[in-house]
Amino acid sequence: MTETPIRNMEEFARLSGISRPTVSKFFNDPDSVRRSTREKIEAALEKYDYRPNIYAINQNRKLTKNVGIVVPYLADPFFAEIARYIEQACIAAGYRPTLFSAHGDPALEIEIMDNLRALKPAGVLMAPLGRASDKSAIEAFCRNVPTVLFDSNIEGMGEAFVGSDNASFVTETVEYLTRSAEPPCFFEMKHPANPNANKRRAAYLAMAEKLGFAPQVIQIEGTGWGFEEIGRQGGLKLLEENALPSPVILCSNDRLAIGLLSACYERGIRVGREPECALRVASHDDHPFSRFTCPSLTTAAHDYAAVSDTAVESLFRLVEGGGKLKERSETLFRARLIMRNSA
Amino acid sequence: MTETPIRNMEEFARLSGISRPTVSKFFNDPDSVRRSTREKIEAALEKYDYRPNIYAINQNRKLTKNVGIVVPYLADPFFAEIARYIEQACIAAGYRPTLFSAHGDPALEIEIMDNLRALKPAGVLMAPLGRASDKSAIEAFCRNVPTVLFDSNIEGMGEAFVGSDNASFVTETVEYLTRSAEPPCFFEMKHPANPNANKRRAAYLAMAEKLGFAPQVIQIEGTGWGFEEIGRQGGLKLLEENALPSPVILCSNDRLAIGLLSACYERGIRVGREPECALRVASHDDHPFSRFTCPSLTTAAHDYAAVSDTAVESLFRLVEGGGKLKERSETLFRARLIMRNSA
DNA sequence: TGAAATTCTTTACGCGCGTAAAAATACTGC
DNA sequence: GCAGTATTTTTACGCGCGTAAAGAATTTCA
Repeated sequence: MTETPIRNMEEFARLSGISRPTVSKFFNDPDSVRRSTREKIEAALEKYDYRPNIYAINQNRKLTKNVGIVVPYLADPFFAEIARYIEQACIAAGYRPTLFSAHGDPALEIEIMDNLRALKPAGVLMAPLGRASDKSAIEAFCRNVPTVLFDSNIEGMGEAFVGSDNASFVTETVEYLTRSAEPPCFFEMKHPANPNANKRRAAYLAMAEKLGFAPQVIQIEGTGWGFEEIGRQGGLKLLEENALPSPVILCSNDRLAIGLLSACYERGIRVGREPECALRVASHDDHPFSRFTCPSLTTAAHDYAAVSDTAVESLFRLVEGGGKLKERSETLFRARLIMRNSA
Repeated sequence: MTETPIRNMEEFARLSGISRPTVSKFFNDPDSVRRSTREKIEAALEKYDYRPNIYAINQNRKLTKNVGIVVPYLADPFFAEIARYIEQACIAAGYRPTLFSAHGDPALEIEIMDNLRALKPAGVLMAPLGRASDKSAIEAFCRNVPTVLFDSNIEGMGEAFVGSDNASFVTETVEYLTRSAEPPCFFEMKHPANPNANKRRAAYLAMAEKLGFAPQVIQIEGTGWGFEEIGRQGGLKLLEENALPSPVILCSNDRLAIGLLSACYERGIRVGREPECALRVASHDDHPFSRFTCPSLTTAAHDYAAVSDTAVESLFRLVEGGGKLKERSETLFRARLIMRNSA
């Protein structure tokens, strides 16, 4: 690795003894050149440390190798984790992922799409904010940029959706709670940020019907993405008013449950499976922190890896197919029950 | 907003009735053209929706408007939060931030620096992994790219460092614990990932000397960035062996404390200020989840906003000064004690 | 109103690379 | 050693924009 700063491909080509167009061909696909030339170039690469100018490349290719990853709220470790999986899958496929977070703000989500358009990405993997998203902005974006939605579905938008089967989450937990204790009530936000919440409520109601118990839905106030605080405040209020219809509570998601558990703790109410416990709490998502709550949280887990891998695969099929699929597909992965101590 | 896709600046210039070089000038600084021409261009902008090709721009400018933000571990909401602050500050200053996470992996950190070099950013804000970082790689990087380190300092690298005054964190907590209860022992990882941990230990030892108590440092096993799990395992082991030298525990950071609290809960050991509690636990960082632990965590808070704003300011001063400062500066912000229920 | 100072237009080149076409060269199997 | 094929070289253009220089137009202000 000599300390010779190389200006451009022309210069590098000369130093490696290969013509520039061939070197260009090499960088687009090392296997597209003869073995002997590839080796010459690779030898020069060892020696001189050169990388093609990414801006010149992207300007001239019709399609960049960029992939946008958009999540609604990166301060939620769930999204940080899934973004990590997706990032790795993109890199492995030879693409350059760039991560964006809307930070819970619809205006920022629109701005991200604007910036993304300028990046001319080969494709975008997007978990939209959901209820707060500007649907028409997303629709317009998806018409221009090959997009696969994940985690949170918006009917008809994007070329595909990959996420978790919300119904299966609720089926698992309700079934388990009913079997091991008694039918749960359902604890959720009155105006959930995310459409998954609605599917979960619907699944809860369906399970009540199927198992023959009277459903009890508790809808707490609060807006935004500070779910823990919302769950906590809602929990404190319920406990204060003694308004819990059942000692078994199923939270719509783990972050609400984390807040609820902290409220219970503060009020001195024990949660868990033991006889001396007044409440049982279960939830959905298998949030990275759910194993460290007090008590540890019984929950239904996403298949992070399957969702990420499938979303990325779908995107690359889409990209290689020219950006359009014959038909919008929806892929859902089932939940896995994680039994811990809270229920 | 007519549906006329505009190909390039030439075309847009013609449609707006202004010459291309002037339009170019406008996009570089709207105030550099006469008011009347600016208004013409802005009117055309309303009508035709055009944005200069970012790749062509970056290819031709010596300096891009890109800013890299590198954090060691994005699944830690602390870094997600600070990244959010920094992002906003960059956007406000007219730059284009891009977020990268090393995900706790030194190899990835190096790869990020490689990619960052290709992006030719105006500057980089970097919170290095710390102990695991390849120091020489970072040093080489900092020589080529104007870099401001934040959160985690590496002696002499980057043009400036902005972070928190670790000593003040420990001073605050030790002082408080000693005053309200008794001198704490110090709970940390034997091989901490981050150099801040060493500063905190040193400050603890100094405080012990100053206040005249015998320091007790507990160093638990475990490597990597899964601090909660490490804290939990360490806590379980300590409790099992009854090896706690003091009923007052000061954790090096909140994530360890979260793990420790979960261990205590699991073992039925009450933590808090009330007389019936066997332990008190305090910590440092004011992690976003620390208010939802059971009990809520008494901790010392970073001044997120000050750290982010100052880091960004430093970077822009650096960039505008041509990428070099006369002298490497270190700016530290004091901690603020957050009293909650755990101690 | 006129001259000086601004600002704009015109023209032209360069950035680093993708890519096409034709010619030259290197391999392959027989 | 040959024809036939695969690969490389040579040459050349284009991508969209930054930017420099010279002259034309506009504004400013005495």
